[in-house]
Amino acid sequence: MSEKVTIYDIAEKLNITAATVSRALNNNPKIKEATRELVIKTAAAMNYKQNKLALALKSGRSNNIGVIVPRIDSNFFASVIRGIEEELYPHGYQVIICQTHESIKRENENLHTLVDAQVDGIMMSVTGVSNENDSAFRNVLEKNVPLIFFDRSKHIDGVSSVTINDFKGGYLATKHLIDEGCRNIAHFSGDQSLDIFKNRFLGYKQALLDNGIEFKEEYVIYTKSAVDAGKESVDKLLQLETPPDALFSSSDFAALGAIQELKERNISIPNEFCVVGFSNEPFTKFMELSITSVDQSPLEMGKMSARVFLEQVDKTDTIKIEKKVVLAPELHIRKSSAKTNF
Amino acid sequence: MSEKVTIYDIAEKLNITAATVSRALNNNPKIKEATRELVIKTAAAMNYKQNKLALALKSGRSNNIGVIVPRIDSNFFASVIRGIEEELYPHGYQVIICQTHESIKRENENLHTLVDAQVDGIMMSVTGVSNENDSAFRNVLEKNVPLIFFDRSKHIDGVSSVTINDFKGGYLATKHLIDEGCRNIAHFSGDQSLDIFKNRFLGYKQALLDNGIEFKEEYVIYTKSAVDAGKESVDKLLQLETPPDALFSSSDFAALGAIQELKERNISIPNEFCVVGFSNEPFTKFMELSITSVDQSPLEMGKMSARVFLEQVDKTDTIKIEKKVVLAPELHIRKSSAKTNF
DNA sequence: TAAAATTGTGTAATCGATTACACGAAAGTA
DNA sequence: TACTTTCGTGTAATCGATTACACAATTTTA
Repeated sequence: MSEKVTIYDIAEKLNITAATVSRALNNNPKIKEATRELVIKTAAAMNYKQNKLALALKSGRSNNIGVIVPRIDSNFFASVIRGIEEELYPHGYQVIICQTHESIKRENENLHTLVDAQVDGIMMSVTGVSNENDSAFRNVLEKNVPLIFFDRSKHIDGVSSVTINDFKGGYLATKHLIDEGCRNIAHFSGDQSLDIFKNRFLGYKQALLDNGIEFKEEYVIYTKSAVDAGKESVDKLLQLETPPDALFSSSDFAALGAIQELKERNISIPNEFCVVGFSNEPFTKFMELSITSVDQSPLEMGKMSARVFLEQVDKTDTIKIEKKVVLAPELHIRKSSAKTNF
Repeated sequence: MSEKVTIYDIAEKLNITAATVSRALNNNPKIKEATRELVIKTAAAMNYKQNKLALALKSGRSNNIGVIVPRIDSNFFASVIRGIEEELYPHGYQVIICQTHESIKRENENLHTLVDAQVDGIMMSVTGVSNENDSAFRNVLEKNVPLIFFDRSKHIDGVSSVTINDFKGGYLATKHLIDEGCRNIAHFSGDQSLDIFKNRFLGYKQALLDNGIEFKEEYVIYTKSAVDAGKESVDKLLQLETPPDALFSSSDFAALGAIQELKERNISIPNEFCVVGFSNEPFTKFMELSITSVDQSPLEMGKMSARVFLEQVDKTDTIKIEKKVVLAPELHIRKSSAKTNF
């Protein structure tokens, strides 16, 4: 059992004080070169390790940052976290993970827990935007903990965010379907109180407008991001008087469900019906009938969030920089929508 | 800006000492009921929050646990982490994520960093098993930090692990292929210095033996867990004098690569060639030609690891319990290998 | 009624590191 | 020689909470 070695132990051994040891180890220029070398050598010999908790208490900085996501086992969020971790690793920050499971109560708990644990910053993708109970967010801001939203963000003054241009993503996807000759294009949306779904929808609508295609309310269906939900929703669409000939889904999973259902009904994809998803989940590429999807560059999003945090954390508390980074979405055209080029 | 409230502030306001405040807040039975209530009420009114860093320094426990994985953006590891987080959440532990990117140097760094950060435990899936430089592991054990391996483990005395029965997984997969009528069964393996790959291989071999099928060295190929590697490896197999009619791959990704290559060569699956993968990645189920795979119940594995940790952390330091939990693998039979039942 | 036990709080050390301030010794300046 | 700097290190407070020990006040016991 190796007993823990402190600077006091080193001090005692060398007949000097802990203050000198501390200064020597921190390369304080006031320390004599000979003393510094001696201390450093002795510290190494005694296998000294700085107690990070003591340092954290003294400095008020824990060198931990918190990340809050709805769930970690989705490729998108896992990739963002990967990006954050990789960017922050060289700076000595550790990444603490929290999941909300889409529960606002849980989100608030997580925010409080992270603030209480004195993390040096919080990066999150919000679960909901209900403005009723913002006290958890206010608490974060009052404590001056840098907060950065990625992907799903909230409108809060002074808070930075890293998102993609969802409007453009929706526009690109829809324009592509129009270019493929589709004229009755349906849309699976999500909770439109979240910007990401609202903007994808608006991009979809604008693309229709710009190309002289009438927008039809009944072509928009609010769907969960799940395979079964996609099946049910496409079912509804096919019962319409004029069933659509294409679908732009805000979720890859719902798009997959739609495709499965269409196949069961022997509707040929992409000839009779084109499908575009969103997120570029790995499986969209792997399918035999690969699925066209909008990529959100999650790795880059994570790295960018980390960089925004690093910029923010160095500044004095008084200066608040609000940075809104918007990444460009990229349409990956695959078999589910490419009538011609594939 | 809310200044931070400490127990000293509360004490001052009430004209008592910080010690009394601390005791009142901790429900120490020696405190008068009236005092306790007053303190608790005042603490709430002043918006007091316990400083976790001070507590951590005093107690030596950070309430953080570290998780080390090769990478986080694979469904398997992300699911394990999800399980760990969910199980530990009610106990107030936070989960710190580290990635090794399959680098032993990085693995050692992560171990040191976590120990220095005074995590209360470490759960990990090892990256390599080279015994040359075990100092990082010895450091963990010397500091009495509970260590738990999941999935990929190392043989270290006194260290618990949660794995699946990979031998049985390999056996089940191979037996299934035999039952489907395959007689020339190839195997994609990984780095056999890792138990998981060794045992899957041994299960494969035993199944052949038990069913009177000759084991052929040239049917075993060491392949990376990647789509391209799978393509290349199946290419090699097809050049053999007696090409195989089935494949048990230790990796779903390699299995997918193999399937893509076989299709390009117009080899019909499962009629002419059956394929079984390992890990039950989401895409195996989503494919039109769904892929048979061995499930490792990662969520359960994570939860179980967390439970083993919780058992361990309560015990006194002197008693070391070594617990080896082995979960049962489950074969999910799908189109890539089911000649009959599908 | 005196001694003993109990109750409730205060005092002060502790966890380990950092750092403002003080101060003696050495060096530089006039 | 006397005075000012500079250098290097020690002293002690600090970060915020916990807790062994001490002790006065109160209650119980004989």
